[in-house]
Amino acid sequence: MESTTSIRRKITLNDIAAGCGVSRATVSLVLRGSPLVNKHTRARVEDELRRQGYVYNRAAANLRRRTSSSIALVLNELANPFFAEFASGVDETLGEAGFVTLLGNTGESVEREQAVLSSLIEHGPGGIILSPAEGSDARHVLDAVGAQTPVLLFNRELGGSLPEYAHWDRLMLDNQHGARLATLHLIAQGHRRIAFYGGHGDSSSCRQRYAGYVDAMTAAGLPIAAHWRVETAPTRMDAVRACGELFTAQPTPTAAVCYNDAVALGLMLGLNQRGVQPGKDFAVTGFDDVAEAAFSTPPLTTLATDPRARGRQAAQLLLARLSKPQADATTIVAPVTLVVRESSAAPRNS
Amino acid sequence: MESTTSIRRKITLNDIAAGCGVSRATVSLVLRGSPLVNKHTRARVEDELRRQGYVYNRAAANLRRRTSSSIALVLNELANPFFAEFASGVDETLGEAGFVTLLGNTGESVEREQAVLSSLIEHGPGGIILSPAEGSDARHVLDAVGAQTPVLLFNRELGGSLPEYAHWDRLMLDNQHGARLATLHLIAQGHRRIAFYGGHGDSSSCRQRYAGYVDAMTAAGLPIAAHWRVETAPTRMDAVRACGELFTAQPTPTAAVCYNDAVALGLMLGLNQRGVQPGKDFAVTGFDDVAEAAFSTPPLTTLATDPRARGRQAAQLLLARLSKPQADATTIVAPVTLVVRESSAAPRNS
DNA sequence: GCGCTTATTTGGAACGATCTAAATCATTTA
DNA sequence: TAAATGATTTAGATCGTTCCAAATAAGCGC
Repeated sequence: MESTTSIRRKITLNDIAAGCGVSRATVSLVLRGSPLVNKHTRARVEDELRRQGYVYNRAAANLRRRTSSSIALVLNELANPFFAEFASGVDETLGEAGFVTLLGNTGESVEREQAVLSSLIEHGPGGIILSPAEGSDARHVLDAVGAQTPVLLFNRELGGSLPEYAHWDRLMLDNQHGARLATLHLIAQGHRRIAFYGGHGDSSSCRQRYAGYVDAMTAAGLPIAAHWRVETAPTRMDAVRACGELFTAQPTPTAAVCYNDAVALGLMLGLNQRGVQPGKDFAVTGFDDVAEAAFSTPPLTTLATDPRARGRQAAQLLLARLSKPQADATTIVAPVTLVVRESSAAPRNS
Repeated sequence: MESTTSIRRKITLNDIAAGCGVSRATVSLVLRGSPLVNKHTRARVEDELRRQGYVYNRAAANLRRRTSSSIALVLNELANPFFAEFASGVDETLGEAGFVTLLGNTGESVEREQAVLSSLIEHGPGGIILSPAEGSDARHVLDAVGAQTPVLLFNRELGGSLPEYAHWDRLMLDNQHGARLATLHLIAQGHRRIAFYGGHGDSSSCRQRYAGYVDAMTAAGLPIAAHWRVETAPTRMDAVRACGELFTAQPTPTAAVCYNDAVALGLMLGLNQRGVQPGKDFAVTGFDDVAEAAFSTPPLTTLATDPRARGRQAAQLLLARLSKPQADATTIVAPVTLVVRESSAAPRNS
């Protein structure tokens, strides 16, 4: 089966110009829809563009214009549905604005984050949306991206502090308030011995959520036992494993505020394995409201964050920054709303 | 709070060259690690690179060299965990090979697919990994991407047929065989009246899975009632809604092979709502083995596809194509494996 | 038919890298 | 010491676009 397909050169402005007896500059004007060019010439050029199957070379244009038409999106865990939704929100808004998304996934590794950022920055993105890996700090990020490219931090703070760091925009979730809401809800349900389950202390979002929990407990005059704080990786798997730790000492809790939905779902599974019925014998709340939360057994009480909307918002914030590079840095704390389902019923003996 | 930060120009090869009294060409050689340049000059240049904080402009290099260092990844539904995992596999392998991923999400819309492809192609990706939207056809895709850029089709076939289309590589799942395995498993469990639940007839993967189901039923000499084929959108939500349709006529099925996990999870929910216990009164199988499948109640029998590994494989196939543009088109059908869990127990009365 | 204004078109230098072929420098060899 | 060899370095064109300033064409009043 022999193919006679010749390897066609790429069609450039010169080819079009030559093809319809006009200058390269004129074709360029047509492409950009300039009102300067004569209606008749425009038509001729447009025909020729179609005829030769021209495709615009945005890289060349960007080089000349010293602009960028891409934004880097660097996530600590793309495979997590929360971030997948976030990413699709980002891509949607960027696409509408004529930008393209450069994707980078770090898998919670600080080294990979550094490598990914250095690689992406060479492609000259107009800005970066970054959800940092656990333990990432400001100095590393700044070294990799330089001071020129605007950064929007999502979801987590960076460790360390630098003067430049203060100039970065942030979009955070209202972690502290959310955890407080969840805790207050459990208290209102009649619970008194409430644990805080899952997550790592070196993630800023986890610390904030824990703080919200402590706030609510303290305000209600409730004591907190040391073994009610169980740390796990923020995954379902590890949450299943660590379930027993809640019951190693007296007094045992009757409810737990969980770091996020993955952990909460894992905890419920672990409880089931121990013969404890979540939602009946033990109340559980999550954080994120992933799609699965509404469908688990029992359905999970959690804090809705609307990751897709956050993605759109992050993109908008960064685009705003691009159009006003000198504006003051903004920090937005997105509200979260409590969604009450059946996993957070009143305690048995009340 | 006044800032004295001056808007620094970007540092270029010329700046480095001037900064250490050497020519632009030499600096370029240093950057690319050429053995031609003298050890001593190399050191001087490298110091200067660091000192000025130089960052490589890959776009300019690509323009001159007529190469590309990016690959476009266009997905029909990024928010679906299956594709999110796939994407992270793709990104991982591309990153290792020094490529960057240009992301595009079409949300199952053919128009958006067209728009996304046209936009991405202007950034000059070296190739495209495409999981087509439902109802997308070869003509549209070809119009958008042209004949120059290699395409790797993942997961679905395109409608229509064109000579060029035959030259595209494909990575498909073994849908037909997978559905056959699931059906045979249910038959082996003692089921005789088995439905095929969910998905749309205009998706090629759905047609293939249905064919596998028919194969197995026919081979076993089992009849198929018309109302045992229920079409739904491939989402949990719609699967819940349509559940009743399985029971509108006699004889009612005792089991269902579902189009995918989302549909299967939805069906189980719908069954619960009708007082039918999935895994006890009614057997269900899924397809994909999303993370959730192992944790649902009951855990879901399904076909594991390892989306992350598929992502890596897709990236490898496309990279192979880039290095051998003239090689024959390859079609790979990735195997799927049956994972038996508790949702597919034997029928009650057997 | 001439100057004038307004519309349209255009050549050539950028943008920041790489490539080619040729220049320069350092060493040997005759 | 001159020519030859090999090791380094470099000037200048180039990739495909946009910008600028200047050229050309067209329309108009007198």
